[in-house]
Amino acid sequence: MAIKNSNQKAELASNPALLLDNQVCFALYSTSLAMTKIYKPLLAPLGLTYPQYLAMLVLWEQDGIMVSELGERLYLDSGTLTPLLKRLEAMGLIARLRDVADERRVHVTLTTAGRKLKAKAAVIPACVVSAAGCSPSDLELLTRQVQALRLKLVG
Amino acid sequence: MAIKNSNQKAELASNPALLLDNQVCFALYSTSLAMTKIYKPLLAPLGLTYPQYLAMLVLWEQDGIMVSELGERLYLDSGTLTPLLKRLEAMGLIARLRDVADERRVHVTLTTAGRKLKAKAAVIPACVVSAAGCSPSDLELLTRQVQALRLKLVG
DNA sequence: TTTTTATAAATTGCACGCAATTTAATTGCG
DNA sequence: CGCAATTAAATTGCGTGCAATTTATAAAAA
Repeated sequence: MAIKNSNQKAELASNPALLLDNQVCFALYSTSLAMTKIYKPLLAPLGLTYPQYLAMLVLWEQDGIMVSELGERLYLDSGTLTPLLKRLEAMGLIARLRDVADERRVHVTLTTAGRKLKAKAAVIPACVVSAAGCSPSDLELLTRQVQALRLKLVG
Repeated sequence: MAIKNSNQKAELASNPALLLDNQVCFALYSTSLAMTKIYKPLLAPLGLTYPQYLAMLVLWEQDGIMVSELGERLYLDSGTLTPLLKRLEAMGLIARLRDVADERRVHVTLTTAGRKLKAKAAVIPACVVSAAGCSPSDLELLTRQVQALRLKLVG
């Protein structure tokens, strides 16, 4: 057992890059999942999942955009968005309307209920900052750094 | 249209915290997904998905651990891990063995093929660092910062 | 104009994540 | 010992993500 342990440690030292805790990607992955868990009780009163909330955030910024534009903002494709938007539609928060000039396109528009939901969502960001337990400026700096990494990855 | 735009902008200015690009969580979420896409072609030769690769990373560090320990390392529960481990077992990379002293527990052990796969994985971290397009020290700093955030969220 | 090509969204199929429940085994308490 | 309480995995069900394909429409080329 002592021998086995020392062998394992020697092996690790030979390639620290393969250690779980040295990987940016796992840090991002596990922290993103942890964040989603923070959001769950905050979003429950609104009846939204986290990806649904993201779609609503975009629509609160830009109502009436097409599915493809929404996908560009969220880095998601129609395979993910179509069923998600159908659920938001079933909840009465959005409408999906074919473009009259080009029937391949679908415009996503907020309903009155969808627009009203923004007020209930307004408190959420502050709750998240509080849960993160660090200063807003530190958080913003981290946000920009992570966005910069994303930019390098997606081009 | 001009009026509608200016209304929208006034509304945004009133609550910048709800803007998608001001949210740490979306930065983490979208960057984590982008990272997974970088891994996909790198992991394809090994026949692994990204979460399966994470499980293998842990096992290459600590062979023979229980499902619950693996879950603690990866922040995942048995609902996620059980089917994932069954797939790794079906691929012949691991074995799942009930503890003789406590039959509720399941030990996850690498097969010879599972142990050999580590050599093929050894090149992956360098490829990812290269794709991230920034210095290893910057990347490590970011990793530590994101880990610190995770600690505040789960810890 | 007809055919081909391109595009937008939807569909299909698979692998996660995770809440909630179930199953099976162990521990603790009287 | 007997039985409730606890624990570890597994199971079930739902909502993503995403590759690959399909459908429907529009644009371009012959």
